[in-house]
Amino acid sequence: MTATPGFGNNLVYLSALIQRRFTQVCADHDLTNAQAQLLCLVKDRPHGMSELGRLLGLAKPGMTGLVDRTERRGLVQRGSSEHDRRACTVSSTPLGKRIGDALYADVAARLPDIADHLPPADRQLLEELVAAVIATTSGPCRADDLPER
Amino acid sequence: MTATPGFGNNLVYLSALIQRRFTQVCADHDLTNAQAQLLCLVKDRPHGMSELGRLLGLAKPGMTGLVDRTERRGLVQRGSSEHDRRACTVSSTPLGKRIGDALYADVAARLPDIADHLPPADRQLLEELVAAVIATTSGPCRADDLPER
DNA sequence: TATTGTTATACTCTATAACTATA
DNA sequence: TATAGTTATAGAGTATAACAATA
Repeated sequence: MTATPGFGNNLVYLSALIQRRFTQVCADHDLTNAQAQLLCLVKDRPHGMSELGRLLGLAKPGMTGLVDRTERRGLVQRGSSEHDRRACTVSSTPLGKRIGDALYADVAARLPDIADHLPPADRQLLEELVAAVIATTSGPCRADDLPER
Repeated sequence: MTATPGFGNNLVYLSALIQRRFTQVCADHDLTNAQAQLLCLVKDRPHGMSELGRLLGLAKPGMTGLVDRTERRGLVQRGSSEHDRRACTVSSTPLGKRIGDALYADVAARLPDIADHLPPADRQLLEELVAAVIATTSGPCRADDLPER
């Protein structure tokens, strides 16, 4: 039971606000949301395709397409795995690393805008609570892995 | 300046969590995210196309396509405006109203899951802060309307 | 046999440009 | 001329099914 009426729907609304702001920041770096999130994941170290699919909530064909498009733009590259010749890793190119770092910094600078109208104390609380929700929630995963109703 | 390091990127991460949970709830009602949001807007009263585009952050051709697809499924219908023969209104069909109401209730019931791991007092605070952010933020709008960097 | 990733296919979503009809 | 909405076109994202190569 939730005390605040409409909390669930408020979350969806809040998510739309964040998403729209994020899309705008991505566009300023000439990135789509999906390519931006991929880049942020691989900019510091390579990841396997399956791992990325799990983190991004994408099935295998979705990952293939996303990496295809991002690789075509010269931002990431596929490499072969050490121990499994079926697998491949995705890492950032120098250009991708630069753009990924710039995007990450810009997100940190501009996304907090959405809480600008809160009093400082409330905003501080919100920052802590958001961090707590993220910390206590198992990371993004396939929709299939989330609990049923 | 933000006190909590990574607040901006935490917001993007939180948004992804919410979005994924919402997509799952929509899918259980056989709706896409965009169709679900359209339905929730028109289920109680008709809206004009331009107004919907502004609320959903969609340009005119995007609205035409979304309403086309949703109308094809029998969930909404176009009507003609009283005073302007260029304009049209979008309202829900009885089926669309039923599905929209059910979706809305299900979102209210299931989205709060993401805060389940918070202590009750923190969760209550989060509910209030989310409501405050939404209340103080001008509603969803075209990305063009958001402040530049 | 099971798993990794790709290909094929289809549909939704979103953007821009050009257009029609009305104001 | 300006506005409401549509059509045309294109690319991105996401899903399922079938497949190839490797484990």
